Amino acid sequence: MLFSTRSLALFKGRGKLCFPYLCAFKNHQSMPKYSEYKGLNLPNVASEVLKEWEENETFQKSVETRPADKPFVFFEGPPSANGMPGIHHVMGRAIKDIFCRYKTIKGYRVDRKAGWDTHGLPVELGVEKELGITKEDIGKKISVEEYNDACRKAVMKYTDVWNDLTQKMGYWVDMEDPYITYENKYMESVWWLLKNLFDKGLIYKGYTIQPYSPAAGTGLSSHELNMPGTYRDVKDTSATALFKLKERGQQLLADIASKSDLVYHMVAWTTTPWTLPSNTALAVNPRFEYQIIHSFNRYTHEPIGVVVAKELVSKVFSGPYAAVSSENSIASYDGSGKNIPFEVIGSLKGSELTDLEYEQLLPYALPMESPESAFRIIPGDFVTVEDGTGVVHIAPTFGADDAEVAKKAGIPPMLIADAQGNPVPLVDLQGKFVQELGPELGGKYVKNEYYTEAPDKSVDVLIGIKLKEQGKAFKIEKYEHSYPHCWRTDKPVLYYPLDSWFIRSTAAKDRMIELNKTINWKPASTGIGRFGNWLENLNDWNLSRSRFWGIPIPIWRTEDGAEAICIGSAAQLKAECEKAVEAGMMDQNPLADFKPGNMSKENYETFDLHQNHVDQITLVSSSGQPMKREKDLIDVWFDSGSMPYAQWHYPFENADKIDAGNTFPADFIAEGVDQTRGWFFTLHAIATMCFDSVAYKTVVSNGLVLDKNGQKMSKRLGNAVDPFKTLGEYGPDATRWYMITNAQPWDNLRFDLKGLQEVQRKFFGTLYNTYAFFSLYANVDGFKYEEEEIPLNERSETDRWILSRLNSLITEVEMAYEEYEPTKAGRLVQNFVTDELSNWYVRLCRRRFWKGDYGKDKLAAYQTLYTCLEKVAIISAPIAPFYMDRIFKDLNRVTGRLVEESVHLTSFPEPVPSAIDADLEQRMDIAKRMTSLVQALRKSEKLKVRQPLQRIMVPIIDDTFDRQLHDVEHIILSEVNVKEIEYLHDASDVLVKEIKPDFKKLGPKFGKDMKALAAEINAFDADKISQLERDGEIKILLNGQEVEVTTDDVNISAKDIPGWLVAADGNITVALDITLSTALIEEGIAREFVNRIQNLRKDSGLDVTDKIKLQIERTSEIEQAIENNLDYICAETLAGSLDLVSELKGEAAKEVEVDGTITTKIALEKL
RNA sequence: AGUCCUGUAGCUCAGUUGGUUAGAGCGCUACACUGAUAAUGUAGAGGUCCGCAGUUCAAAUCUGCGCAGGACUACCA
Repeated sequence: MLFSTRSLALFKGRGKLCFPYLCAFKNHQSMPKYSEYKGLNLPNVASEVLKEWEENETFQKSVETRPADKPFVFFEGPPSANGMPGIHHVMGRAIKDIFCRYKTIKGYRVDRKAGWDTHGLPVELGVEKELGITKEDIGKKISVEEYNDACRKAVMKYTDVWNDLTQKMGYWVDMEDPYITYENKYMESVWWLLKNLFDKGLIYKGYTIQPYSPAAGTGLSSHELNMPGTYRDVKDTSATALFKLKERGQQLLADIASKSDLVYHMVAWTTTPWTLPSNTALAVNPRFEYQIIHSFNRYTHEPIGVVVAKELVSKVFSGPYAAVSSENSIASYDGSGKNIPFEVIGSLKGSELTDLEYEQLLPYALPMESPESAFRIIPGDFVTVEDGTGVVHIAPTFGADDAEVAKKAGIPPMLIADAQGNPVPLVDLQGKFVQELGPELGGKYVKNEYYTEAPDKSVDVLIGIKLKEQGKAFKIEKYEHSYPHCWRTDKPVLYYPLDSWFIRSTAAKDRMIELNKTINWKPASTGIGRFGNWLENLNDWNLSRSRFWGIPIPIWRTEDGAEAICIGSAAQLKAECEKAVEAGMMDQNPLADFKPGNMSKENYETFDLHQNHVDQITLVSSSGQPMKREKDLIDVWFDSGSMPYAQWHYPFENADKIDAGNTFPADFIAEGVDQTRGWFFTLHAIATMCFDSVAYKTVVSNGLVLDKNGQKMSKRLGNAVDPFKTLGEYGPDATRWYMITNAQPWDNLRFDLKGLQEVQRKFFGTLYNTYAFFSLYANVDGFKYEEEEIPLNERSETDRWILSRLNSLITEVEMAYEEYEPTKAGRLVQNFVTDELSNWYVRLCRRRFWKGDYGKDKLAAYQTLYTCLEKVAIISAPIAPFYMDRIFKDLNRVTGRLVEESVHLTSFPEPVPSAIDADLEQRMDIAKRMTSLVQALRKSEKLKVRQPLQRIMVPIIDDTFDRQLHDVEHIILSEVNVKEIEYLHDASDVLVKEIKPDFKKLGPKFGKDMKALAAEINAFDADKISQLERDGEIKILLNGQEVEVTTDDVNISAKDIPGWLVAADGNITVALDITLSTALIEEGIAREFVNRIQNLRKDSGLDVTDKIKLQIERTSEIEQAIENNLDYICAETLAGSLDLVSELKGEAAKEVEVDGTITTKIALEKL
C-alpha cells in the first residue's frame, strides 16, 4: 500500500511530463504529419515517385525554372533502338543523369535532348535476318525502297522498351522531342557538314586496300576495326611455302654455294594461305644477311636448297631438323621424317636477291596488267626477323603494305578480268574464290567462318595439301594469332581492294591533338593515353559504306569523274534538280513541292534524302554532262558525330545554338570507354575540322559492366543481367547507388546482386530507419520546424558535432561532384549516414527524442536531425533520385521550409563554414574511442552495460585533452553507464607511461641515425620520460655524439595504471572501477526491470505514449531494488502506478527473468 | 609485339605529401544490447600489401625489371 500511495503522488507529480504527450498527440491528429511506413520498399517508392514526377512535370520544371542564360550543355549519345538495353546501359545512363541532376540543383539549365541512332549495319542485318534475305537479294527479291521501309520500321522496334527503361531507372532526358538520324532535317545538316569538308578540300576518292567484311558486305573504317573485341585470337592454318627460283637465281645461288646439283627456293611464311594464289612478289630486307641451306623437304624427303634470313635459320630449321656441317652427314640422311640434316652452304645480302624471278607458286591466273613484271623478289624495309623466314609473301590485292610496296617496285596486283572486262581480285565481294581457281577452290569461301555449314577442310587446308603434294610446302601447321573481326557480324575481316571516299582527317591531326589537350578526360589516362595515341597514329577516315540504309554521300560526278558537286542542303539540291530538268536530264524535279526556307515539318516531309530517292536524281555539270550520285552511303559514325549540329538542324535552324555557343561545345558527355574511337573520336574530328573547336569539355568514359566473376556479360554466355528484373527487385535507387559507389565509373564493375542487397540494407535501410525514427517522435511531439532556429551555440555538443560533420560533408561532396567523381560523393554520403548520423548521433540522442517535455533541448535535437536528413536528401538526390525525393517531400510537406515541391527543384546546400569545428570533431573522436574502450573493458569483465558502475579514471595528457574530455564527459558517461570520470592530472606516480618516437619529425632531423635513436627512445625508463616532460627536452648520447630530443619529437602516453583494469587506444588510456555497491546493483536490477517492462509494453502493442499501470510480484531479491528506484522505473516506462503484490495471477501476469537467478511476474495494464 | 589500367583479408574495396603496429564493409565465430529492432554494439580469427631488385634513416606508397588479369593498339608476313 505504501507503494501505491507513492505512485499516485508520482502520477500527479509527473502530470506535467505526461500530459503534454497526450495533448500533443491529439492536437496534431488533423495536422500534416510525417509519413510513417511499415517497411522500406524501394521499388514501390520509385514507382510512386515516378508517378508524381509525371503528374507534376517535375523534369520539365527542373529545366525550365533554371535561367536560359546559365546553360550546362550535355550531349546524349544516341543508342540504337533496334537492340534491347542491358544493365550496362543503366550504368552509363546513371552517370550521365547524376551530373545533369547535380548541375540542375547547382542552378544550371540542363537541356537534355534524347536521340536515336537509326542507320547502319546493325539495323540492316537485323532486317535481313527477319526477312530471310542477304545483301545480294536487295534490289532483286526486294526493292531498295521496301528494304529501307523495313529498316525504318525495325529501327524503332524497341523504343518502347528503351523509354520504359529510361523512366524506370530515373534517367531524365527529353524523350518527347528526340533527334532521329533518319529524319530529313538531320540528314540535311549532315550533308551540310560534308559539303563544308568537301569545300575545304578534305574529301577525296581513293582505291585502297581496306578492311572489308564480306559477311556485312561493306568496307569498315579504321575506327570500326578498333572497336573493342574486334581482334581475337584464332587458330589458322599457316603455310611456309617454297618458291622455286628461275634460271638466273638458280645460277647465282649455285655459284655462291658452289653446288650446282641442287634446286634453290625462297621460303616465305603466311598465316593466310588463301592469299597465295594472288602472290605476285616476295619481299626481302636488302640490309639483312640471308643464308643458303642445303636440306630435305620434310614431306617428300627430296633434297632442297632454300634461302632464309640468317637470324631465322635456327627457328625455321627447328623440330625434326638438325644442323650438320659436313657433306658426309648430309649424304647420310636416311630419308625418314626424323633428324633431317641441314647445312649452311652459303650466304648473301638481301640486296643481292632483289630482282630475281621465281616460278609462280599456284598458277591459276595471271595478272591482267603487265604479268611479265610479276613474280620477282623486291626490297622491303618493313621486313623483320621477328618471325617467319625473313622473306615475305606479297599479295597486293589483300594487304595494304603489300599493295604499297608492290606499286613502288612495279609489281602488278593479281587482278583478272571479269565477264565485263573489269579488273577483279581472285576473291569476290562475298569472300568466295572466283571460278578461275577451278573446281577445287572456285566458289569456296576463303574463310570457313563465312559458311553457315562449314566444310571439313578450309581452303587454307586444301591449299596446304596441294602444296605438300607438289613438293612446294616447307611446313604446314596450325598457328594461333590475333585477327580482326567485324564488330557487327563477328566474322573475320578481309583486307580487300575497294574504291572509297575518304575524309582527309590526317590534315587536321595536329589541331585535333592540340584541342584534345584542353579536354578534361575522366580518367585522364584515357585522354592522353588511349585517345592521344590514337590521334598520333591517325589514318584518313574511310567514309564509304556500300550499304542501303544510311545517309547517302551527297556527291554527284560526271562519268569520267572530272566534274563533281557536293550538295549541302535540300534547297541546293532542288535548285540543281531544276537545272537538270531544264537541261533535260530528268523529267521532273523530285523536290518540286519543297519550299526552301520553310522549316515546317510538313515541308520537310515532301521529299526523302535516302538512297532509293536520291539515286533517281541525275544532275547536270557546268559543261552540260550528266552527273550521277556516287553509290556509297556514309559511315554511320559520321551520323552520330554530327549530332551536336544536326540535332538542331544547324545551320538551317537554331544557328545561334552553335554559332553563339549556347549549346556547343558540350560541357559534359559520358559514354563507355569503347566509344573512345567511336563517338568520342567522331565528335572530336568533326568539331575540329568544321568548327575548329572541341565538341566537349569534359568526357567521362565509363568501364564495362562485368558479371560477378569478372567475365564480360553476353547473351551467349547467359550471364547477362536483365536490367528490368534488377530494377524491379531492388529499385533504381539501390541499383544506381550500388553501381556508382562500388567502383569508379572508369573501372570495370563486377556486378553482383549480393552487393546490391548490401547497399539496400546498409545504406537505404539505415537512412530509412533514421527517418522512421525521426518521424515517429516528431509526429508525437508535433514538430514542424515552426519554432525559431535554436542558435548553434545553444545546442548540445552532439548537435554541433553532427552539424559540423554535415557541413564538412556538403563541402566534400560538392567538390567530388565538381570533379566528376561520383563514387567519392556516394561513399562520403554513405559513411556519413551509416557511421555518423545513425550509429553515433541517433544512438546518443535517442532519449532526447522520446524523453522529457517538448523543450529547447528536444527542439534542438529535432532541428538538428531534420537538417541532416534534409541536406542528405538534397546532396544525394543526383545519385538516388527517387528515394531522396521521397524523404525530401515527406519532410518538407510538414514543415514547408522550402518552396520547391521536389528535391530536384531545390538548390544544392551552401555549406556553413562557421559550423565546421575541428576541435569539436576531435572531442567527439575522443568520446567515441573512450566509449569503445570502456565497452571493451566491460566485456572482458562480463559486466553488462545495464549494470551501472561508479567511475572511470583517465590520465590527462595535456590541457587540451583535459578541456576536450570535460566537454564530452556526459556523452561518455551515459553511453557506458558510469557515474563519474576521475581526471588523473599529475599522476606520474600512478601511471606507467610509454614513449614513442615521432618518425615524421625525427626523420628529417637525424636521417641515418634514426634507427639507433628510435631504439634509444623506446628504451627510456620512467625517470627519463618524466625528465623529458619536465624540461621539455633531453640530451641523448648517440654514437658518441650528444643530440637533443624535445617533447615535440616524441609521443608520450599513459599506458597503464597498476592495479586497475586498463585499456588504451593510441594516446587515450582509461581505467575502470569495477567495484559494485548495493546501490549500483539495485540500480542494475531496476534497469533490467525497465527493459523487461518496455518489452512487455511493446509486445502488448502499446503506443509509445500510452501510460500504464504496473503490478509486480514481490520477491525478496527485488523488493529493495524496486523500492529504491521507483521514480526511475515509473518515469522510464510511463507507469502511472507501480504496485508490488504478493501474488500475481491471471493472463495478464507475465513471468520474466530479471537476471540469471531472479524470476518474477509482471502485469501491465493500459491506463 | 607495343601502350594503358588493375593486382592490399575468403569477397568488394579504402589507404593522403613515403613515417615504422596496413584499414572498412560483407561473410565467419563468440558475446552483448534492444522503445531505431528485418536495426545496433564489442571482441576474435583472417595479410608474403603479386614477385624481385633499387632509392631512402624509413616503401603498400617512389623507380626499374618481371608475373598475372583486363582493355586498347598493330599491315604484321
